[in-house]
Amino acid sequence: MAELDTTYQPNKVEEKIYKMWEKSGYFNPDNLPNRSKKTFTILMPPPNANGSLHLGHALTMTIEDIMIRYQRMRGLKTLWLPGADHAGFETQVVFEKELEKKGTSRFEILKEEGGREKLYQMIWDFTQANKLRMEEQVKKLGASCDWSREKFTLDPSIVKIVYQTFQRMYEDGLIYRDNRIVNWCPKHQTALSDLEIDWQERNDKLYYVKYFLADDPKQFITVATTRPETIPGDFAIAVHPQNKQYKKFIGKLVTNPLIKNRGSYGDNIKVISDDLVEKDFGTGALKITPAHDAVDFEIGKKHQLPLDYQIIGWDGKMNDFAGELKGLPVLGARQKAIEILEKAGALEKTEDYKHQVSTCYKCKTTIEPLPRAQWFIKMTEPSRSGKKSLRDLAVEAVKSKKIKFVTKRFEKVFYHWMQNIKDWNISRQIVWGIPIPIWYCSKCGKEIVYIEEGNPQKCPSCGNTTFEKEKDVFDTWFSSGQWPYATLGYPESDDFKNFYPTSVMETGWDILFFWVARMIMFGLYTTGQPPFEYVYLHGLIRDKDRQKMSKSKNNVIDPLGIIDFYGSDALRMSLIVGNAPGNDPIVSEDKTRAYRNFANKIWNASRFVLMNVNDFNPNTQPVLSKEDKKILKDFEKLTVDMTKDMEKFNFHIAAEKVYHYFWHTFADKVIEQTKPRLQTEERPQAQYLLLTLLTNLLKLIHPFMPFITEEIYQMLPNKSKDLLMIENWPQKI
RNA sequence: GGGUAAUUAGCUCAGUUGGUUAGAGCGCGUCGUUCACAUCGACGAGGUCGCAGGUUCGAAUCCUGCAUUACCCACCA
Repeated sequence: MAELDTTYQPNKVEEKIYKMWEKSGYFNPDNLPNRSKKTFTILMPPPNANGSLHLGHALTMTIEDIMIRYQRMRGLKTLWLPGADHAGFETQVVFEKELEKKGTSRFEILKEEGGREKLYQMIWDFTQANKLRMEEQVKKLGASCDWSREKFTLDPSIVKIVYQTFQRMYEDGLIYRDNRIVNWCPKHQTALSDLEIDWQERNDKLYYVKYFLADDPKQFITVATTRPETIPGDFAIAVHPQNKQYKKFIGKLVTNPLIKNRGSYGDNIKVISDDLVEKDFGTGALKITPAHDAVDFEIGKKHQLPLDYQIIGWDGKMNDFAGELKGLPVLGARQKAIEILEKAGALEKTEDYKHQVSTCYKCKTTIEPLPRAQWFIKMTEPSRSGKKSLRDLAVEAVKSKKIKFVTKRFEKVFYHWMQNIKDWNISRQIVWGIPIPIWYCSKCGKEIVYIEEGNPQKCPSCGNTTFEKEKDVFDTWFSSGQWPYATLGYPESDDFKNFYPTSVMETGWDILFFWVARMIMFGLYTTGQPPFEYVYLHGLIRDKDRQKMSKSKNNVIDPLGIIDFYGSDALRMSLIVGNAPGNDPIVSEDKTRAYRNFANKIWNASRFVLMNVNDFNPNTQPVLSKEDKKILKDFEKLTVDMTKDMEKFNFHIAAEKVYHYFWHTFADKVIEQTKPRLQTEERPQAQYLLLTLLTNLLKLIHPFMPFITEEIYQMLPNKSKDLLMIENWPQKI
């Protein structure tokens, strides 16, 4: 045996070992020898191809690799399918920041000839470079995933399936286009889904504005508003039908205090009654600005008010219809509006007011609710073909335990969200994404779903042959929501037949609604089966101040830096031990150092064993003493315990147990007791004991610390497989 | 307004269905270098398990209430 370093040096080992694994082909389930028919499948949550991996990814990779390696050793046909996500809006935001640094913006590029295509290509190149780097990072973490099946959300095979789903849902009446108030980010100039807005508390003012009766300017009705700048877009004052105070005003006209000459829209506005108005808030009277508030839009629709009178532009500035406020940004317009109202004697009073304001979850710009035609998916209505609503399909699958949450509490969170779910806006006004496969007939305006190459030939409605393509792209979750069956090649491929439904969906709890819930709905709708059996949601890694790691907070820790210094195995262990599923762990370098020390302990204990078994014949089985048998019996108990923990997804407990056993039983006691015996005629017994325990400990530790265990396994005189990776998980010795 | 959790050693956290002296890492104290490992070993200090009740032979663990904290959801302008 060659001389071994007295300290373990992961840098010398990890890359070599990973290459060895890759070369073996065993990451691919088709190459695994002696498999049971049972499969175990995990789809790697595809990292966003817009940066590099952070510790959260490292946690994901570690947990999933533990499951995959464990099940592989249990003899299952294991598939771990890697991928990457184009991550539409998120990536565009990151890329726009890059452009900003260069002193330009997406709007500048879009102005150029062919700008849209150019910008798309730029972002494409950006993601491809990121994707390559991320793959290297995933490998450094030791992930035993099947690279031959890797997918990208923009792969033609994926897009094809995404389009087929769109078409199916459209024809089944679940997808529709509608003009309604959407969450508009004026900075990014796209609509966002309800999940992509962030509520922030603001200290604002509540302005009490008088609206005078048109035919009797001595009388007025007072309205409380936080947004006086939207008054030029008012088309009604609404009061609750049971509000006696205002009964006499209902049906009367009041003058708009901020605008004149709205042309055919008219300047006077009507007092109406609607039970959406709260009697006890403010003055009990609500100004109705249909184009700038979702509730107002609803009320406006009911009362046939103009819904399209927009006074704030897509850039967040007051437009030509805003009268004197024209050209001002919203906040400036608010000031100006107050001045005008005050001068006109229409401002009754001003109060301090604390409330929640919706902002863009990326840039924190205040969301401007604006009306726009968008594509939606129905969440709570049955489909035309009679399928239950997407919501009901999903809820029932969880209720009936077809899908089980490993961390029970997220099941409740899931139900709660599902109960309140609304239709999902899937259109985004950005470049980076999968185009919505819709064409509009340029003559009659009919929508045509066309999912083949090129464009439709003839309008089925009017026979016209020219069309305009929908410019919007899909919300990125529309494609990633179909990940389970799309990556497996629904509906024809063998992979789909073999590996769907998958076994475990393991991801962070922060994307329970964004991703997990949507995969459940899509999966059930499209395939009739749940996309996975278990949902395992891990926590979010926090820094010392309990803050979530993010690039904008500049508190991201690069896992590669840690790996270079302490080794991948040490990082993996430090992410697992003491971290109960679903809890948000706080990272600490101390912890990683502790498991680096453990790696070293494994190394040196193994070195001791290897140094003392040169003359041992692994084929003999010496007669063991009572004490020896007891030690083996105790070890067996460990394997049984650990197996139970692994089955229950309690990896943190299993890891701690084997850590404790290795250090404080195997190294501290067994090895120490063996030392004198190695000098006597009991040497073969001692050798047998040491080698047996070490071999089996390596197996138990392998899912957690794959590199060092594989490296040592390769030196064992009694190894029975070419790789530890495909050894059998110990049951009995 | 609704919901989900957390509260255990100086710090960061485990504690699986209630069961003997409540654990880990780091930190701290004393001692120890040839003999696998100083990225180590031996020994040790340190906790009324947030508070108050209850169930039980027995509670960190189950129930009720309270306090504090965190997060999520939500169209009161």
